[in-house]
Amino acid sequence: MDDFDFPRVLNAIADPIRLAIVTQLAAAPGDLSCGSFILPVHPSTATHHFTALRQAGVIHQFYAGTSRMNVLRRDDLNAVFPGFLDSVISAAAKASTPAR
Amino acid sequence: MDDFDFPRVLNAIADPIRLAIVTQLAAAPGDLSCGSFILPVHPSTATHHFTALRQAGVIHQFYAGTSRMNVLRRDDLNAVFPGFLDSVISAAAKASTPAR
DNA sequence: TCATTAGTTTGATGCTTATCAAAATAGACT
DNA sequence: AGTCTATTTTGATAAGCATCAAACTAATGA
Repeated sequence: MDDFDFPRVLNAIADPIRLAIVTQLAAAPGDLSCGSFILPVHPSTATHHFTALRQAGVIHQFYAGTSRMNVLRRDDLNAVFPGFLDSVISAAAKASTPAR
Repeated sequence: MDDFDFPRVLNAIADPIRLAIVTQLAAAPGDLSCGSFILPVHPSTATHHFTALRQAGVIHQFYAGTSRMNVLRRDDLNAVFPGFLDSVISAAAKASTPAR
């Protein structure tokens, strides 16, 4: 079902906006709605990035009323690519490129 | 001097050809000349990919006679992004996308 | 029911980038 | 000098992708 394609995962998080989504999601205590992210792009562009992350398997999305919630798939990613997500999160925290 | 830009590093290794370069370099006992890589692209395209990796700081290149040698910058990357390169190499070994 | 809030879809646009072919460079060897 | 090997440079082409605006959908709440 979810056979992760590693280059695709890399490509997903390589975009500064999408990396910002991942880091904000990683730093948040719980799930986040699309609108609660701090992103310097138009909402329709944000939708595009959320879709890219979801299709790569990095996040999971579900509706809660009118809001669309986003979940980081930590466990799944850790199972398939051990240590990868953690190193990305800490690396992104260090070299903080403020998403363009 | 080398202040690594993490999204740029991600972008560099996100390309299947360039990921293949990194994995072949990681698997090799020593350095490799450009021509000794197994890549499904034209040499001039390969040059383009080597340049991208070098500019991102992933590899170092130097001339040895008529050959251009390539070195994976393991230590530098590990110092700045601990655990990242290792997780990438093992992830790439698992989800072997055969470089298109 | 109407308005509001949240997000998506659909074009359209412009930029980046991967690719190849052909010509150019440059060292090594004869 | 001349040839071979190895790689780069230069165009040129085509595809992908990030972006925004405007219109659409859908749930909430007055």
